[in-house]
Amino acid sequence: MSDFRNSKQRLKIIEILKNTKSHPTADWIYGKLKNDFPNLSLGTVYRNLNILEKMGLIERIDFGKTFDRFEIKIKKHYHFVCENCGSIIDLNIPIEYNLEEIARNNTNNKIITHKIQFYGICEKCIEKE
Amino acid sequence: MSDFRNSKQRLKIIEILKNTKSHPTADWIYGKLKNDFPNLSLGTVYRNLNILEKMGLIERIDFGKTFDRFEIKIKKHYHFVCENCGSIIDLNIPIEYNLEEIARNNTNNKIITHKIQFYGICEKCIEKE
DNA sequence: CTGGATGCAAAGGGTTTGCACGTTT
DNA sequence: AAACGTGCAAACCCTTTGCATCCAG
Repeated sequence: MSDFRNSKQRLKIIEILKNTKSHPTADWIYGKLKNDFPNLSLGTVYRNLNILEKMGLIERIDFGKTFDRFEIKIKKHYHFVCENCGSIIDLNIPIEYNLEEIARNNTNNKIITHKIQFYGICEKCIEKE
Repeated sequence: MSDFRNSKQRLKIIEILKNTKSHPTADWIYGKLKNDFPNLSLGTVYRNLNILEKMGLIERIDFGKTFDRFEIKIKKHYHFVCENCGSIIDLNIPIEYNLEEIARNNTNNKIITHKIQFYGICEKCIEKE
């Protein structure tokens, strides 16, 4: 197993992810980083996102959309996905660990964790109508 | 809005999806169809899968994997995903509509539906260890 | 006959990767 | 010095699409 060094690019990616709620794509992060690293390549962003995921610092969100999105791993939470504009919003409701119990009683597969997504129309899109 | 005609290929795709629990990829379906339609093209499979989704007959499952998977839409249910082999298994536990109520009380976004995935190691992979 | 469906192949588009060079330790 | 990280560009790979032809209604 290789260990990781610090790189300015990587640290900046972490900083960006810590300071946004927007669950950005690799390309969006790339755009932000361009200011600090004019020669930055998209490949580096992707490589670092994969590394950060392996390090357990960030989480990949990849349901239902064309590109992956990323977020800093802080506290477990569920997501709301707007079916109109595609934006992803963190929800602040309690984690239902009892669901895992229910599932365990129903299957012989070993259940480790779970995710929930809620779908609908976000506040902003409702206003626009 | 356009309406759809019947095509032998499309009917066969439905039949295949009705008779498998495996949440197949487009390519897997393509392989199955090849027997009946030697000249079949992958593009046709993709086109039909998109049409069937629009018709509301099938559902696209696209969390966390490189290719999309599909299943016949029957009864709403949750999925279990094996983090080792990637297989997807239907779970037979009750749908927790009260979760949507809880979420509604927490956000101004309009919540229409929700999905849950459980992650872990499937029975088969446990046996292999 | 009309417009959707197909096959074929090329194009898309997000992500990964090989290579030579630059940096961290 | 050794090994990881970066930039660049090409390669990947799943999916979509244009076009001429076919076929269902």
